[in-house]
Amino acid sequence: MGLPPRTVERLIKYRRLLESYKEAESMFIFSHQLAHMLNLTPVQVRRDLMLIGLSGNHRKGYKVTSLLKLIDKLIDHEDGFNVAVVGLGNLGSAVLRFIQRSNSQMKVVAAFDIDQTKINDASHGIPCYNVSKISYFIQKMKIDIIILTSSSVTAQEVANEVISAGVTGIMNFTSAHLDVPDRIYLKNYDIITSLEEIGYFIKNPLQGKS
Amino acid sequence: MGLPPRTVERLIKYRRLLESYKEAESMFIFSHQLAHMLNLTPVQVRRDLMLIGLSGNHRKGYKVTSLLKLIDKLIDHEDGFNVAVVGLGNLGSAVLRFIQRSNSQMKVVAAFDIDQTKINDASHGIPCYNVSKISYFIQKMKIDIIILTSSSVTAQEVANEVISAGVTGIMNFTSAHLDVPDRIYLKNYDIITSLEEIGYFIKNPLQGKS
DNA sequence: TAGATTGTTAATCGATTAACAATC
DNA sequence: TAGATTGTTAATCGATTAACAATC
Repeated sequence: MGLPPRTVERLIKYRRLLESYKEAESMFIFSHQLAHMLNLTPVQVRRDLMLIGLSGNHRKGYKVTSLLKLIDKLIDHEDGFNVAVVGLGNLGSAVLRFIQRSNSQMKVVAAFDIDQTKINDASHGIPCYNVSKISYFIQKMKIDIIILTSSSVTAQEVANEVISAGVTGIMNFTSAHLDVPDRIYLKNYDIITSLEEIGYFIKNPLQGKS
Repeated sequence: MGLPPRTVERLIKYRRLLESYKEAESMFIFSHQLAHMLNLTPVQVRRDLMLIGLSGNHRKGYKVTSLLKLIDKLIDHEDGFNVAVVGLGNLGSAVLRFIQRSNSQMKVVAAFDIDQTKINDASHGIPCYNVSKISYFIQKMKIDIIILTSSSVTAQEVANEVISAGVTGIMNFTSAHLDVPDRIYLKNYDIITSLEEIGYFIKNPLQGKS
């Protein structure tokens, strides 16, 4: 279909919000209600819903269950997504646990590290393999998305390897700039860079948001 | 001065990259070299440098030390930024350690939690206070930026409190949508939402990047 | 001078917002 | 019908890119 990235972002937010309201709230919702809850404009909401082909009722607004069903169909994958974490340090293992606790379609199926003590660590309920065997396990376990929390030094190397093994989605927590082909979806998630950005904008207010 | 957000992002990347090259590389760098290393276009680089008022040499390019000095002046705060983490769970404590290990201007000066066992935990080398006293400590310790890794349920409440205590920068790791005044710089860093976004784009390729 | 680069304006592109017709 | 809402096109805004003059 080809939805704009910002629309995809918002659809995910609509879903998260409405899932918790699903039972309690009325079955229908107006664009301005949804907009108000997420600090958006009603037009933005209507445009997004138009783009995914959902039509509302002029009297009652949009049917919540139809909206949720449609978003699920667009965003979710039938068998969920298989995720692996590379680098089982503090951050890697925290992110791993965080995903496991969430009730999303994201399944962490493996971790990788170079440290032998971590490789034997099964405390997360999933196996941790030696990163040298990453290509093999990506194919065997049909891993879709890699979360990089390894050292910045090896990040590009790991990225190259997982890409040639078939991974097309990477979430990069390292501060390394990764050079990847266009077809790969790369999300940079560098905490320090983001904090420095916040630093600039609190020093020089009146500017853009996240 | 008022730099565009994207320019600020890139300036931070230029700095990170050049800091490691500072000694080894020649003192001057061409826009196309910098661009190539970060998958940007030379024009983008030149435009950014123009915006910060750095002029280059037609023969040699830009002087690396001048560039770094200028970026430092724009991005850094004279005394660094004081950061506090709210919620010392796995994620909070991992993020805390991650920042401590980085060599940035960001100083984590305190943590906050509701759990009494964590409040006594000094294993991070910084005090952890009861979140009920957060306003007091924000003012006392001159905290500039709050990192929210607490439960989504209390996130808005905590945000309101830290904002009225004077904080103007928030990095939100929770999945809660936060409603904050315009003058507050809010960076949403919700891992699950981002993974779901990656999921959509690897299912439907040919689209936007991070 | 010829060639490579910087510096900057104009055109383009994507996303948001304004405006408003259509509908219940 | 009057009023509120949806649906959609046109205008605007911010950021990138194309184009090119100026310079060493």
